[in-house]
Amino acid sequence: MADVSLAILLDRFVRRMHVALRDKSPAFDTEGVGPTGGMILLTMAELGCVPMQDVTNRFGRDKSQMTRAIQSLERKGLVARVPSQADRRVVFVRLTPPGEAFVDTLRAVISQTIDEILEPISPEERQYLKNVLSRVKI
Amino acid sequence: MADVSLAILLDRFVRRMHVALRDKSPAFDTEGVGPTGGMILLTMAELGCVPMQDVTNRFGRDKSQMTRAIQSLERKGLVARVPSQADRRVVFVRLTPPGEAFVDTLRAVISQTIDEILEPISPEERQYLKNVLSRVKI
DNA sequence: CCATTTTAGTGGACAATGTCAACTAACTGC
DNA sequence: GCAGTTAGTTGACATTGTCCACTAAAATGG
Repeated sequence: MADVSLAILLDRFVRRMHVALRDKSPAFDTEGVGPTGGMILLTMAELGCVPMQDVTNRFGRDKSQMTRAIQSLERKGLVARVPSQADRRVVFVRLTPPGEAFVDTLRAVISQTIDEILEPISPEERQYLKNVLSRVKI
Repeated sequence: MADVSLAILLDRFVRRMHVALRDKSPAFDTEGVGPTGGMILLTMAELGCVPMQDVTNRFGRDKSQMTRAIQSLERKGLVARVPSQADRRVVFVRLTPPGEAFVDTLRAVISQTIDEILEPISPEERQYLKNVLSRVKI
């Protein structure tokens, strides 16, 4: 039987990230995308130009939430919506150049924050951590 | 520089936990404590009878949120508030016997859920995961 | 002592996020 | 065609998070 403390540890880790990034946000979140917007932008950078549903699935949130988040990011000029020719129900979404630039700074800030939090963890262990988590069921 | 994908992986993991537990909640959350209430109860079980602030710090949320969450759990009879004699600003909180019982079932459900999600991860790796995360900065 | 500052907890107001259900338009299979 | 399904949108609402002001009590420091 798995140990429940893992859930608490993960919650605390994510929470620490959240707080640390919020504290730093005035310095980098010039567009006011917030935590959710930031995670969506990162996810989109991973996926490239894909149907909205792919982003929704990867992100693991409700599709209605995604609709509104994308609309907000579109108003900020960070993402673009491209209707699919093949299936006119589908809307592809992709980062705009400003969106790409924003993701770059976001990556830098998050990397630094992770470094701070993982300071007691050796590089080998970090790699191990990443490998293990990436094998978790989708 | 740390890899940003770790943040995404952790977010997905926690999200998966959240969704899985929500799906199962009708079967076990007889008191309607919700995800936050559940995490607080688990945290309290870890800490024992401690000042509210200790729970707040460990949980990493705003103290006002904790006040209201504890009040809700108290109304459900799962926790008790004990004013400190030594410092009358301080309120100790602890699980009641029903609270302990609830935590037991909660632990069982979460353990099983973690097992499901971590199915591709070997027991040794899980232990390793726990060890690494427990060394992360407070 | 006594005034000042700090701390623990509470409460109000509001913002952000999450959830659910209904709806439109468009595709799929028969 | 027609029934069923799917992608996305929208509305309404619940939960959670944030900020600030406030009370009471404790610590601080002349």
